[in-house]
This record gives sequence, C-alpha cells and structure tokens, in this order.
Amino acid sequence: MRLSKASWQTYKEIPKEAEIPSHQLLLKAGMIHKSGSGIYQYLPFALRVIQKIEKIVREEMNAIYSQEITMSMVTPGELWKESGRWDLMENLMVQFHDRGGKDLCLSPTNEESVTDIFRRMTKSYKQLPVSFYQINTKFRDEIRPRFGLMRGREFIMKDAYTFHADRDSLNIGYDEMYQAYSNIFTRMGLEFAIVEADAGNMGTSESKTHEFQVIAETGEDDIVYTDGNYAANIEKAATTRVGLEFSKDQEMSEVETPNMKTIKDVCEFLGSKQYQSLKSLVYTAVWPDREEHYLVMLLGDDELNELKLKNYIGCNFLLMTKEETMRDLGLVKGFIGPTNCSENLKVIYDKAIDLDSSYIVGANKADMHLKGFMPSKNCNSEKIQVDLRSAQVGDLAPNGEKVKIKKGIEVGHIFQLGDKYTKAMKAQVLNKEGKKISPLMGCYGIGVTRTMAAAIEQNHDELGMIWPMPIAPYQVYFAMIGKSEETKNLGLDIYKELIAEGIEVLFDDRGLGPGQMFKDADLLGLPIRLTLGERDYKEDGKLEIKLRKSGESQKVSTNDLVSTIKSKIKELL
RNA sequence: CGGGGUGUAGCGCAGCCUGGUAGCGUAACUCGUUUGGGACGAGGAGGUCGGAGGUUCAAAUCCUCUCACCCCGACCA
Repeated sequence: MRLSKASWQTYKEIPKEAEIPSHQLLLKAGMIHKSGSGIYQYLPFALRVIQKIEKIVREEMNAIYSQEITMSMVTPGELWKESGRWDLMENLMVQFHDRGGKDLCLSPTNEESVTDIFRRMTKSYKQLPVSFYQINTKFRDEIRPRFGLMRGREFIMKDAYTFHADRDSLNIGYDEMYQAYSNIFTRMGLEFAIVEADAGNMGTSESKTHEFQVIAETGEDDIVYTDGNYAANIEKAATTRVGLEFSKDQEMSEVETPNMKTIKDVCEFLGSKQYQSLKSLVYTAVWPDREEHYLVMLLGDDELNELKLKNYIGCNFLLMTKEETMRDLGLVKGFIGPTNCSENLKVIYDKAIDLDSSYIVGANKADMHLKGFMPSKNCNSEKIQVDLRSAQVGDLAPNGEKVKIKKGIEVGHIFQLGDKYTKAMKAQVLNKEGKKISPLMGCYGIGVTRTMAAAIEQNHDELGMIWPMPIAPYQVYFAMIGKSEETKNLGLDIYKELIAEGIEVLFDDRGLGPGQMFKDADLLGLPIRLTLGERDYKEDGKLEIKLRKSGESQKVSTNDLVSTIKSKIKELL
C-alpha cells in the first residue's frame, strides 16, 4: 500500500478513556475507532492483523480436519430454550424479537446452533467424530466491557466444536486441538503459557480444560508455574506450603486481646508467626431457593480463593455474610472463631491446616482470642478439609518444584463439555448395539481480536507497537525522504520491485518530514523499516534497513535490497 | 447492579467555586520556507459547552431530571 493513496490518521494525544497500552496504541495509531461501549470499528491496518491471525487459525484448524462453517449471528430463542440457557444467560445475551413476536438473540457462543446442525446430519456412531469451526463476530452484553479490545462486547472469536462417541475419542480430539492451539500461538510469535484451568459451569469434574495465556504484565489472570512442566491458573492451582512449624499439645486458654482485630496485631502481641494463627472468614452461599452459611478457616497469612470455595460448595454465588446474620450465628466481628457458634454454621478447614496442631483463633467474645486451639480436639463440628487457599510464590507444585506467579491474558480456552448439550437437545446417534447414545462434546475458543490486543500488550515500548512478523499488518515500512522527481521515481521503482517479490510493503510516500514518518513508523511497529534518504543516497547509493524490535540497523545498496530484506523477514518469521 | 469519576472544537485541556454570551495546545486547511527524529512563519476555518427542564434581565457556570462514557467489583475469548 502507498500511504499517499491510503486513508490513515495517527494522533499525538490519545483519548483519556484508554488505560492500557494495546487500547492506547491501537487508537493512537488509527487502527480502531470506538463505536460504542465495548464496540469497535476495525480500520485497515487492524483488519490486516486480524486477517493474518485468522489465516494461521484456519490453517491449523484445517490441518486437524476441522471443517469451517459459518453459523448465523442471530439465532432463534427456541434453541436456547431447549438447552435451558435462554433464561440462564439472559444477562449476557442481547435478546429481542422479530415482527411476529418470535424470540431471537445475538449469539454470544454457538453450542446450541452447532448441536442443532450436528443432530440434523448425524445419525450413526460411524459418522463420528465430527469437528466444526467458525470465525465470526460474537456479541456478549458484558456487565462491564473494558480495556478496548481486551474485553469488548462485540468481538471476533474462533469457536470450534467436536462430537465423539466415547471419552477416548473425546480425549483424542481434545489433544489434537491442544496441539493445534500450541501451533497457532507459536506461529504467531507470541510467548504464551498453557495452564490448567477451572471448568466453571461449563463442564463436569472429569472434564479436561486448559487455557492459553499470552504472557503480559497487564494480564488479568495470575498464572502459577514452575520452571518444569507445571502451569495453572491461580483459580485452579493447588499448591502446598513449605517451611511451616506448628506447635502441638498446648493447652487451650483464653487470652485478652483488647481492640486487636487483625491477625497481625494479635500475632505480634502474642509473639507468634501469622501462620500459627487461623483466619476465620464467614460466607453465605446462595442458591435460587436457599442459603447456607460457612465459616472458612485458613492459616493466618493465607488468602482465600473464592472460586475454589464456590466450586466446593456448588452454590450459585457467594456473598460476604451480613453483620446482623453473623450476630445471629453467634459470631463476634473481629474475634471470630470456630468455637461457641451456631450449629447452622458449617466449618471448613483449608488443607494447609494441620488439624492436630495448636493455633491462635478468635474466641467469639469481644477482645478475646484462644491460644492452643487444636481443631481435632477443640472443635465439635465435622472436620471438613478442602484446598481453598490461593497459591503463593514459593509454594510447591504437585511436581515438587517451587512455583512462581506471572500475569497472563486468556486468548484461548479448550473444554471438554461432555453430553450436556447433546442430552438437553436430544442429539443422539445409534451405537454398535443399535442403542441411542448422546455424543460427548468439546468446545474450543480463540479470541481473535483479543489476541491482537494481547500481542500488543506483550510487544510494545514507549514509542509504539512492535509486531511479531507473522501477524504484522505489513512486513516493511518504507519511508521515502526527499521530494525530487529522481528520488520519487527511485522510491516507486523500489516499492514496485519489493511488491513483485511478494514482500508486504507499506510505502510512505506522503512527503512528510523525516521525523513525522519515523514517529509513525515506530508507532505502527512494522518489524522492518526501510529508509530511502535523498541526501544519503546521493552520497553512497545505499538505503537503511532498521529492525523495530532490536533497533539494529544496516546500510544496503539497491542491488542487495531484495535479498537482504527477504532474509530478514525469514529470520523474523 | 453496587461504589467512584468525566462530559466544553477531531484529540488533550482551561473557564464553573464568585452567572455577563467561550479560550489554550495540538491536529486538520491555504501560502511560503524546511527534509535523517513530530521544523518554522503568516493567514483562515471549526463549538446551540452531552440532552431536557427550571431560576435569572442574563446560564458552560446555579438547581432538578436524564443520557453517554470511563475506573474498581462479580463475568469471560
């Protein structure tokens, strides 16, 4: 593309609404425009990135014999009522009706549609497995869209679905998809981690699920990993603490702790380590038809992972228990503990707690704590022990290695769904014995537009974006300095030659000052910058090639230009 | 939905407290000089101050309502 023929506008200042680099830079470089909250227009250079990402995705999907389809963005309400998600996802879906009053929605995902396609065309186990994918626009009416393309309401997603006769086949399909996803993000030139994830309400306990996380400081997810082969989302990571020393066989006694409401205060006062005390948290678990109250016990300096608690209890959502309810349960705020409280309160201990050791806990009396509290001896209630704590740096992973934590952006997620949708929607096939079975499903997503944003989060500096070669909008930014006819003709000739050689060139023939062109080039972040400078060229007949990422630069004569650029591109691909 | 904040020229902001009929920077336009890191000079253009209502001789400014957007939380590719 020649910039003199193109419509492109960069900005010196960025809209204040943008807070993270990808959002700021995409706006500053004139690649996207906001159309509404969480809704964006993709301008030419952004679209080229999207198309490159899609191309890689398509190639890898096709390579594992997944077939591309396009499902309608507007889907009838009936399908969602069959699966039961019409009401369940009411808040996430934009629902509306047509002239005749029929319910419709904008698809936030497509399990229902694909299951409908599947059941119409598949009647026998012999036709399995089946694998479909599509790349199209999704709309989710997120409660809070944010960070530009990172969490838009309208976004481009690749979603794939597989159907299998049995779990072995599902596992095979899943593993293929896992490998394809690895290939996809590797080919894009991104640093990523594959982590064990929480299945949420998508799957069952035996369902495998992994997330593909692009590593970036601005990521919203915490990844717990080791130098070896362990990596998990902190939501899921079950690690063990090391270096704990508990005291045993102390006599339990009350101690006065006036106005000491924090664990830190109490432990300092009593000369103990914080982990030698127990933290007591009170939660109310809510179901549509009932509530239950839980007292969660953790080591004093551990943090609760609420998701683990919610998964264990199996409720719809968790709330911090209201103060008045706490009073009814016999709890004294600031001095809460597992003794002297109501039987309506279920006590759960974190796994890191040794039930046969002694701890400091709240006494459920104002200004009083207990010393030497031993759960196995001093607490009457049932001793439930579950992994509830959030993993911390220095813990041991299941493989025995020490874990570290880094931030990631979830760009891909693969799930084993099981028969949830095939059962609900009566998508059945006959097996060898002639019996009807509900096939097992897997679903697999990649956020295409989010991947574009994540690539920027991972690869940028104070000047702008730094695109990995495989997904850069163009490979080469060709800046032409000088306005003489001679230079213009030479520049255009070189541009045409590069194009003819199959090199993707953005030719800056706008005739701006060098500073302006270089600023735009740095901002847009194409991997290679080629400069034709009138003054220098007259001197030595050479052009400059500079790499955006390393800053490395060299002078090249016109004869060596094509071969040098080609080898640079090859190096960077 | 709960909490916090912002709406004035394309973008970034000042003016509001203490009402008097809108300004700065930047971008965009024209002419000229510049051409290896957002250059300089001159000239011109652009806003019913988010919207509605109210108070007042007079409202960007005060009052009421409303809408949009952003940030923190639950959610997710």
